[in-house]
Amino acid sequence: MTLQTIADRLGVSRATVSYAFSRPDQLSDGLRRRILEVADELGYAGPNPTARSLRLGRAGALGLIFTETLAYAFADPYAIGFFQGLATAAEDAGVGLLILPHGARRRETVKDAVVDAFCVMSLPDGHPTLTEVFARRLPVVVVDEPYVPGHPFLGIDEPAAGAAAARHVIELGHRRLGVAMVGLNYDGHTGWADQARQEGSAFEAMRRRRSGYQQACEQAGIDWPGVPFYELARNSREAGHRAGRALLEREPRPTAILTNTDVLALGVLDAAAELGLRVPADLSVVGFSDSAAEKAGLTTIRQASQEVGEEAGRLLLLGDAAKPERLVFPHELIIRSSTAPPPS
Amino acid sequence: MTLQTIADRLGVSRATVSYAFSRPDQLSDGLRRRILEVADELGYAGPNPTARSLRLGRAGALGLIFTETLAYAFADPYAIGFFQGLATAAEDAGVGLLILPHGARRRETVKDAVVDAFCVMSLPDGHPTLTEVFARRLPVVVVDEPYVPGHPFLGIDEPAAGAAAARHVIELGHRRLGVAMVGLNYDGHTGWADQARQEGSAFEAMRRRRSGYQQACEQAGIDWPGVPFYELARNSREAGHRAGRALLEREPRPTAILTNTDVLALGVLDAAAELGLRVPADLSVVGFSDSAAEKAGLTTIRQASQEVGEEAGRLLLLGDAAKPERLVFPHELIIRSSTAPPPS
DNA sequence: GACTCCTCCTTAATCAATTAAGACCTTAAT
DNA sequence: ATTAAGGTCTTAATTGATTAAGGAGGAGTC
Repeated sequence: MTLQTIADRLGVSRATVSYAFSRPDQLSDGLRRRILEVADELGYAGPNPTARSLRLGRAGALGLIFTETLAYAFADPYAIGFFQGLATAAEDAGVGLLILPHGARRRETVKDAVVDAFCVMSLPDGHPTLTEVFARRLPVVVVDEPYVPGHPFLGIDEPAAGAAAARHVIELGHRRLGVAMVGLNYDGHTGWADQARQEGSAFEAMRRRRSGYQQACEQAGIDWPGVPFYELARNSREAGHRAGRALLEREPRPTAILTNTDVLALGVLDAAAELGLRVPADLSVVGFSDSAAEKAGLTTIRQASQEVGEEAGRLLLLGDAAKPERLVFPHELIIRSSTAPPPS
Repeated sequence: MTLQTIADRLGVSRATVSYAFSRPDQLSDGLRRRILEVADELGYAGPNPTARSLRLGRAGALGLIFTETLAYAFADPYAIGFFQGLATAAEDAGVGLLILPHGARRRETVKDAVVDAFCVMSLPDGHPTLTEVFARRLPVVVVDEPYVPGHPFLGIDEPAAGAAAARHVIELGHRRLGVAMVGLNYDGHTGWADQARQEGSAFEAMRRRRSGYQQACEQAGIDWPGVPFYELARNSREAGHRAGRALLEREPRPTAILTNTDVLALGVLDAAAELGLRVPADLSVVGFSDSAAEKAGLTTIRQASQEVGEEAGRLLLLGDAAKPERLVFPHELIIRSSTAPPPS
């Protein structure tokens, strides 16, 4: 059932039928009505979108590539915020959002994606999917990581944001810090991470965020290698709880814990409560992203996930127009009630 | 830059180049290597996916149509669970998931979506988007609402689930119930809903869920029109809080409140705490979906959102094979610590 | 009457691939 | 030497649309 079917039925040309659907001004009203009538009668579904896409040279969709499986992506409030922003931009432009799986199994999805542009979020350095995305020679923006010179990048100043979090507790007087981070590596490791693991992370944003912690500590004369560092494989409250237990059972007990995500920080709060520690009197906790921090009164670094998403969408929908290469979004230390000077 | 460009460069036919990419066995190794080399050299991005789609007659994507704007959809844990399930199914099949906006502005997105099938979730009765979806004559499954005879439908037995929730508190001895529901209408109304508004809802699933409440009440001899019924326009904890305040400030005060979603129930708990009411000693609260209930110890009706998503994906990827018309998923009353016999 | 100008429709090129069928050239078998 | 079989590549039809350019006919103007 194509345009031709209807054209044949009415004894007109295929072009005429096409005009009936897409350019009413090119046709007499009577004929147009008759064409639409016959189309309806025959159950014609309208011009084939794939064929239109081919002819018009536009797909009407943005491709989105997330870290890991989608299931994990949607467990993270920060990712959801970003996604909402991107969806808003797509909605405004009337284009769809094609969510692409990119597991190990199916490599063809990137190659076969009918999209006008790609948005890539949080891929490890040198991930093969990134190569495939660039091979498509479509507009691409990368969010958070990895930064690829020559391609638009959106994200915050990670070292500065990390340093701001660390400096905050240091300035409150803390000297015994602990760190819990997720998303450094993807070997599923949960436990203490030595310097090599920390610096060898394939995830640029997290690596840089961590380097901000380190820098602030070193500037304050705190021995960084002596700061206990717990690594998590999953971003969940339970994971945070586990890290919290591990860190808080050490001797001497840290008086401040820095975390990588708000969700993790909530888990640390759970662990503190379990051990009978009062926050912030006995322990200070800092989250990250301000995605799930407000209700719990968590001190955190706010980053505007929705705006990043919207801006990413806007840039992609610009087509081939010149794009800024690095768009650094602001971050902000939000001080709530989970941080205070250390116990004396 | 097409297959032809490369063919011309090498003096071979376009077909040969196509085979080099998609059917290596049809070509000598040497020529194939040369072709891929030249393609690489020229920066050819690989066979155009749109053209492939057209020729092969498959889009490699599933279209997903949600209620309202995406921003709201992703604020609802139940919707996210469903989405994860659908994404898993798509991932397994190596197809993408095309999220379609369907605001008032852009009607073309459904018509223009390059997809093999549609999944529609929670649309009000007679929504124009539904007509457009069916006009595409592609496989469609509808989730939750509205049930359209002749098309596959996935969801729970809403009246039974609603009745189970109501019967639970009734059997505990409660006689003074209150109800808070979201998603009945889309006129933005927040406030008391009379019988006409309740029954006139355009959202079939919610209408039927409510009818389950009513039926259980009537069976127990409780005067349904006398049950205070508060309607919300948005599914948020704040909305639930507002409904909770309204319901709990009535005289006589209800001893049990039934809600439409877990998120709403959490808000009711907030309101109860504010008023100094102990749950479950002074007040029983029942949620719905078991999407955000566990942490708060909420009694709720569990429905398997992820499985529904996976099953929806599986059905859609079946192609034109025969599909069951109505797939009713189980629901289960999960009793936690938010319900107990009423105060004596 | 000749000219121009519209309106309405058709012709045909184009978008970028896939693939069955056929042509041509080597080998191998009889 | 002839035939069959295989391997390798080409031909050409096909997928389903869009749209610039052109032609036919009627209306309006001088």
